[in-house]
Amino acid sequence: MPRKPRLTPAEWEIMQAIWDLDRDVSVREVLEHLYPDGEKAYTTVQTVMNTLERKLMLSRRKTGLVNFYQPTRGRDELSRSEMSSLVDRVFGGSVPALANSLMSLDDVGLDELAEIRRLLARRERELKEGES
Amino acid sequence: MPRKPRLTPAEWEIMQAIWDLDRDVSVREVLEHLYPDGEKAYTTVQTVMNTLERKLMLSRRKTGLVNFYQPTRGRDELSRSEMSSLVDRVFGGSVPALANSLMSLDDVGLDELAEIRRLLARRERELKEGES
DNA sequence: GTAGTGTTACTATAAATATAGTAGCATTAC
DNA sequence: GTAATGCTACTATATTTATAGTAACACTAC
Repeated sequence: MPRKPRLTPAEWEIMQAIWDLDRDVSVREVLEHLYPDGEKAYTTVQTVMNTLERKLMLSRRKTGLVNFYQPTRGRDELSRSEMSSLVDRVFGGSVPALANSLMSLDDVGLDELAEIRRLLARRERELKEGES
Repeated sequence: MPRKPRLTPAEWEIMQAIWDLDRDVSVREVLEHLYPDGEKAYTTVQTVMNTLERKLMLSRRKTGLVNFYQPTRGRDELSRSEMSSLVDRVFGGSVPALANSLMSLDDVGLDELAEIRRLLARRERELKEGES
């Protein structure tokens, strides 16, 4: 049973920081990367990171006095699972319906569409390869 | 200040049912449509629907004894706002990044990609029209 | 060797979520 | 006209989220 816990917005923010930093990090490092002007308290970040450990999104290793955390899953994996859940919850499981809604967002212009077209072509090639 | 409250999964489920039914509905109607085998209690549905009213997602009108609810926003509008929030939270605001992740979901095959290609072309035409 | 500084572990609290129970009225069915 | 039924309004409770405080301990600088 590999549980699939949902991450909250606060938790996502921390995970993003940790992936960005791309190394084992302490609470302090995440705090300074993310809230350099003290927007959140040290212990707030600490609590969230420990929650993430409980949810098995981070693992922890103590070196000297200090805990260093490292992600147990990649950004891609979690992003995809977040999206799956959106597809189900909001679009009745239809990926094209989501894509359509995505492309009709106000701030999506021709440039973004061109980029999507490129990615689409690439993905199509990939699938056709694999199928042969 | 048009607030933008997030909907919880339970709330989405109810909203979906109400859009599906596509008419003013009572608590009972939603309950029977969604949980014909009593998976949830009547009062649970009632509570969620009243929360949705508080969040201004539904409006209510009493006819005789019974409350009838009607959505104040369309499915498309809410879907888009849910997606915007995903783009920001998970993909750092990049729509193509989300699209890419979407298209690499395991259950997205060539058929879905073809459908997305169609929608993409349509959207491109729309934008080019408007721009001239 | 004591005063600060940084870190952890633990605790706290307000708000939101998910789920449901209860009391009290109308209406209906005799 | 009373018994059952159905609805609403209100209340309840356990869990999670978001945010942070406190106590205790090690290390560092004199």
